[in-house]
Amino acid sequence: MARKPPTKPRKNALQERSRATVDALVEATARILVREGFEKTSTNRIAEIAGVSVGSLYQYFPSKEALVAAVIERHNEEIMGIVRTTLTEVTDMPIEKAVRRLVTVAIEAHRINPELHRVLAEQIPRAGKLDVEAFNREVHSLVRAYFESHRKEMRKIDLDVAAFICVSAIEAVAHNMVLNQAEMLSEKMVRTLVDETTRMVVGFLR
Amino acid sequence: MARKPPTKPRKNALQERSRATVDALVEATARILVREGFEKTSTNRIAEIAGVSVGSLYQYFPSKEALVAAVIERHNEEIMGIVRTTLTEVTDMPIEKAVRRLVTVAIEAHRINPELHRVLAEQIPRAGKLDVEAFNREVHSLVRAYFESHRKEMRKIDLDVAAFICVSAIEAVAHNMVLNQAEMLSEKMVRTLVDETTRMVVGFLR
DNA sequence: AGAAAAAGCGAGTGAATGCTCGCATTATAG
DNA sequence: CTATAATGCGAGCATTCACTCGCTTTTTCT
Repeated sequence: MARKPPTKPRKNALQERSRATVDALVEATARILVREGFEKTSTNRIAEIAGVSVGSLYQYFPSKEALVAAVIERHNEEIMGIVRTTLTEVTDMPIEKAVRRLVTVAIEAHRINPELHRVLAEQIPRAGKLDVEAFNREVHSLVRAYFESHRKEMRKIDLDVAAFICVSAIEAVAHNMVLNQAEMLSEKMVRTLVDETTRMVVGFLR
Repeated sequence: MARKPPTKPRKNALQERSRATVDALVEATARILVREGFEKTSTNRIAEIAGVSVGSLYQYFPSKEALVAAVIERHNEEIMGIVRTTLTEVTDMPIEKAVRRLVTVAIEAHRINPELHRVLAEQIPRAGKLDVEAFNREVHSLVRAYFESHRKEMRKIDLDVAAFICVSAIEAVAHNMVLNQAEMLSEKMVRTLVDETTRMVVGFLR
């Protein structure tokens, strides 16, 4: 039984114990990012918090960036899941209902882990650039697809332009709302903003 | 003539030559930020590019952050100048005209130095947080003031909410447009986006 | 001209940190 | 039970980098 040579220097390979290690590392990274910020997030500290040694860390993640990227991907995936689901549920709803739902969901998504979201948005240098672009592209195309099948309810307008403007606007409102909690936060305020944003977008599309 | 003791260890004091040094340092910082990114921007490198020694650098800037903050402030000031001017010019225009002008200006402002803007938006960790907040607050209050004096043209709506949503939306469209140049860039496209964004915002306010 | 202050210099220091490497421990297979 | 692979360890290496300090050069003032 020709055993493969002991070639297994890096990365993958999960046999139960290691899976837990990987999880602990990603979780620890997220926690430190939130609690201490990107600058103070060192690999040694991540390993320490994860209850794992630096050596083990580097067995699964080739670099510090890889860890941060994993955190970003996890967070993006969480949000994309919600967005995908919502856009499916909404397929047969009229524009008004659908937009209201989307605005609500956008805010909910931003509220999943506001602290992490803030750190990822404000403090992370380059990493995950590709992820973010892919993310945007997918949202854009999902929204565009919805528009396509609801053209009758809409005025004549280029669907890409419409999707671009709507996604930008909704995302920005949700984003700024969550990040400027200081002055905004009551339930009533949230409802008002959902109403008004919906009104703006719907008015724009009709 | 009791000369002050040689106390002048740090910071200010400009006598022509030093002003040039300070300028060169800020300029070099901006250039390196754009060309190499935040990670690779070191004080030694900044001094080198500015044609100045590290020692001199620290005579005027107490830290690396101070330099980056200076770059941010310079850039923000440039944009705020435009925004302030525009909002003054626009005071007596009807909503439609005024919004169109503001959208146009928002895009122009983002186009002043797109690369720098991108780096500041995407790669800078904490710095200038205060600046950015002050910036937002000022824009918000200027727009709100405009709304106040044009209430008659508008439907009944909380002016803070209106300002928040409009500013977020316009800024987001301009920002995303400039940063996703890849697929967007023709003059015609820009005009379309200005038209549509204007339409959305005006429709929302009436 | 001379003195003093301002500006400038840049090798060097100390601390932080990403990552490696040789070895120890645990799981799996025959 | 024993050999082999998989996983885990953590002291320490190498590097980077913000920042200091003692000194020189330039400018200003009288």
